[in-house]
Amino acid sequence: MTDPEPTHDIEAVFREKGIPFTRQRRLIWEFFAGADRAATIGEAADALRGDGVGQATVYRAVILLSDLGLLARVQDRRGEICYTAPTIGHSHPLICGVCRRVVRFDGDGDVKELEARLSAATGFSIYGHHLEVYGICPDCRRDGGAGG
Amino acid sequence: MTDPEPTHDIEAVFREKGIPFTRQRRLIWEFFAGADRAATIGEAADALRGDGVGQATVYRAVILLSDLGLLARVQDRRGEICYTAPTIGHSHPLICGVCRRVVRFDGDGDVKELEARLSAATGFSIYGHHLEVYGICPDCRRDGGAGG
DNA sequence: AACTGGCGTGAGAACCGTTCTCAACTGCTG
DNA sequence: CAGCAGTTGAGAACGGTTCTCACGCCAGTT
Repeated sequence: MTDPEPTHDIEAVFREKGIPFTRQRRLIWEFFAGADRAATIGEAADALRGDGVGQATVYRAVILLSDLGLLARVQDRRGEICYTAPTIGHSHPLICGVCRRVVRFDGDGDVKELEARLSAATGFSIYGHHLEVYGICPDCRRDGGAGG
Repeated sequence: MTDPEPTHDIEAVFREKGIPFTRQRRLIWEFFAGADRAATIGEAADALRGDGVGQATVYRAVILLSDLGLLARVQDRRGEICYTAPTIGHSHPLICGVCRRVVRFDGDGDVKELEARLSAATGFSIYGHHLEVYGICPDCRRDGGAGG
């Protein structure tokens, strides 16, 4: 939608795996990558209906993109499941609970150390983690915080 | 199911708020508190059907308990939504992705510092976070790790 | 250029988890 | 015991997700 740059990397990921990067998949990816906030699958389907992208296709593509690590699942304040495109590499979302704007940050240094301690203490072999931080962004705070 | 002790604290929480701690709510609470692993609402409903607890009641009670901070929502490896009773105070779950056993830990020191940095950097007013760590517990590793 | 096979897609039905509705019930208070 | 407010259970309704299957697109072949 806005920035065509990241799309090229994505195409390479698909090509590497031998998965076709179809028109629909491109549109779906661009919807999430071009948004500055997390969006639900329903929102993506609504937005792309006019482009001739079916609902089932959106579901399938989101699963595919998630599997490839190209979309991350997050929750808004009401617990609704949304998706957002991570920047390259591992990062965590700071989500505005009101407007769902997402700012990504790298908090892995903090978590890796914690994971090592946990692994030693519990004997679990740790394979991942999920960290989201919730806040209200400056814009929403200015607007009263309760607005959409 | 196992430890009757924590139930007393819960009753106090309900009484403080003037919310009736009914037989059904007690059973539902005991189901989650007595389990050493996270369970879905459906599992709770199945388990308590024989005790004459309706499905709708389980849903309502889980929402109530979550609102009171007495149940925490987590996800297993397949992304399924489960609930688990936190220990007193704020803690985070280390979840076995295979059997859903939950070990709770206090990782707030690590996160609080991160939150302060984020707040300063982004201008967000931070109201919460969600941290889950995923691993395979020693038992499941011994059993092959892929089972369950 | 036409044919063929394989995969992705779209429409709509099916499925299933969650919520809603409403009458019956329970536990209080007087 | 009567009256009241809040809770509950059964089943219907709802809505999001998945499934089914015929169709279309593309690449490779003739």
